[in-house]
Amino acid sequence: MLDERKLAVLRAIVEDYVSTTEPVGSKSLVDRHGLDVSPATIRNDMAVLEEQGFIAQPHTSAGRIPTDKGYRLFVDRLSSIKPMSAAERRAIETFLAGAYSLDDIVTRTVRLLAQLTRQVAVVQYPSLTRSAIRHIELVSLAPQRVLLVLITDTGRVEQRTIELPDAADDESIAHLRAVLNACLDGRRLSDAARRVHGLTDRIPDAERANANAVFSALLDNLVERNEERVVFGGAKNLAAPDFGKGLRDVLEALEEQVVLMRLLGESSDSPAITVRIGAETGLLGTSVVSAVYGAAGNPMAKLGVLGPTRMDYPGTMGAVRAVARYVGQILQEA
Amino acid sequence: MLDERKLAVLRAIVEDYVSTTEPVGSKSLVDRHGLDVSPATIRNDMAVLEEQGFIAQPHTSAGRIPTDKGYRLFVDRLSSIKPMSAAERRAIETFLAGAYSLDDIVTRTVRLLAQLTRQVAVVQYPSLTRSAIRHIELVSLAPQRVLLVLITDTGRVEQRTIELPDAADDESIAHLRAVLNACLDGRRLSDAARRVHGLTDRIPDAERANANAVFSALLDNLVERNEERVVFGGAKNLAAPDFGKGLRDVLEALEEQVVLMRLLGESSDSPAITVRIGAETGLLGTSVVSAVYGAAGNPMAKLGVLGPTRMDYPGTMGAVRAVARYVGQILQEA
DNA sequence: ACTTAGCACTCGGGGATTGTGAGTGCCAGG
DNA sequence: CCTGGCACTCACAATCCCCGAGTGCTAAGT
Repeated sequence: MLDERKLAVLRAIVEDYVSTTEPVGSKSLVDRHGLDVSPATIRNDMAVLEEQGFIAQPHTSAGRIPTDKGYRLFVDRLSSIKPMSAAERRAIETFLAGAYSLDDIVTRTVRLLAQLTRQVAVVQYPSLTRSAIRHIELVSLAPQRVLLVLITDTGRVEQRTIELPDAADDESIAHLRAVLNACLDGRRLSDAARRVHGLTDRIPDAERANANAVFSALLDNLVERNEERVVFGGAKNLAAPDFGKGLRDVLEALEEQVVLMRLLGESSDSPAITVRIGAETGLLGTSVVSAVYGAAGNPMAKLGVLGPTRMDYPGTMGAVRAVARYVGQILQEA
Repeated sequence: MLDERKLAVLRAIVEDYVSTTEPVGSKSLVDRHGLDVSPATIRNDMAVLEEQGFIAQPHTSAGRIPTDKGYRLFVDRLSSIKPMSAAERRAIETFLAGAYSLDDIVTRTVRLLAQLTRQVAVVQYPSLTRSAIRHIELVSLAPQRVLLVLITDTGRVEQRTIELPDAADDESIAHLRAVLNACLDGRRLSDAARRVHGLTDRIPDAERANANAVFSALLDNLVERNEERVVFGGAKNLAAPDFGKGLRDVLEALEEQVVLMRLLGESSDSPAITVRIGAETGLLGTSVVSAVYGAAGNPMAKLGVLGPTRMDYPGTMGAVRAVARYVGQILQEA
């Protein structure tokens, strides 16, 4: 029911609208693209497309603009991911290569992505669960307060101060540290979480209360808070006239970790690029292009880009894909 | 040359304009404030104030609005910091009390400040130089790569991966770690930086290249990157119609660490609240209210709030002062 | 010397009006 | 099924006009 030409028309409408920001009419369509038919023909096609809900007119007798459904079709069937140029790939590589800590990698990734796409970039910290514990450090800060530092083989460092129920001397802390490391070193985090429960036995009665405080904090970090951290950047790209009124909503969403997580995609652990358009994101007029990154067959987290529904999907998808790949590489090496 | 009443007029203009966002005229001025004179008199006063550059009219025959110079006078002489209510103080306290790591403290502070002032909050990480090293951890990630973790007594954790020139076995790393801790543990960072230089002697020739790599990375972290990190939040408050066009500039500034640092105030280590208005900030139509926070006599870093020139200075200053105090307390305890 | 009332003047902003042009839908003929 | 032609529809910009808040000035009052 949508023949070849109608699809071409839709594609043309999307492309034109994305680049001009203005409703596109039948005349300019035939002019700008090599369609060998008259405007009137196009108009008929457009009428059909509109009836099917792929395009709409902002007001009677203005040009058409794509609807969410139109963009959806465009992304799914009418366009392909635009690969990065060699120069861009090189730039990505060198920009990320200089990173010297996990924080740094994430920060750079956000900047890079924001710059490449000229939109808001969102990056989730790599999940801990798949990585292994390299070292656990316990440092006494005060008689009843210790700092727990968890180091993983992916170079991630988690820290947390813990209030102890009883005062603890250096010796008991050292002991606890030894027990923890002996038992958990090298374990995958998911393993480790299970093992912690059996650990209480090895602790002398007198120190058990303290130990339990540490254990529960550790578990908390191991299991709970892993995938929570999300970072964004490139907010300046919101200043473009897009969004307009929705801007407040977007800014609000950016500062809510939970919402950000949701935007990156609830499930869909498939390695492909995910595109959520308009209403699908829960944010009016906003689309999200996201991807999973991480070593092959070992997805770690997600990253993506957030922009107006009217965005350059092929280009954005290309950038997201490229960055996801390189970050995955870097993390694997590290 | 500016008698009592003219100052009162200026104060009234600032207050009215801040609350209404609209140019204020002579009539409404006498109405809303208990000025026992006629509008005509006020007009004369306003003419003088305008001549002196404290107020201006957006266009002929509209009300007056304060100029930067007017706000300046208002802040310096016509207003006093508005103390927080007991309820607010309690809220601040409980909100910050739950923090369990330095990162968490900073994050919470930013949120708190943004929420209290309904503006953009900016918080600089506590400076390292005054704190002491509690522990240095060196973890091997790969034959030629180690992770350096620096823990201070303020609970701050700095991490960094280092590429080694030569492969290093566990033993040599352990040795290096021992040397570092023996020599630097408990030292103030500024001390430590100096001591590192003398450390090379204690390292066997064979491992010297590796050791130097670690040393220079350590120095880097110790000296250089300390005061760089600045975090902001509350960007959603920019969505208010203020700023308008300047919004882009502001968003841009927020993402540039260097600029943020500058906004917080180049020098002025005085413990007082600093207010920079309009042009003084380098950002059109933007003011910054900042303060130093940290233990008594031991300033650690700065925090502040960024908002439109037309802001509630007394209230904002009160909030900034209160938050700075509490954060100082928390950090001292921790 | 300062304050006040009165008055003429200014000008931004809102509302109504109009013209224009891009764009449409439809129809009749190829 | 495509096309040219044609009447129709609106958003938007430009123009105009009016209103009223607000001003500055002057002359009179204290």
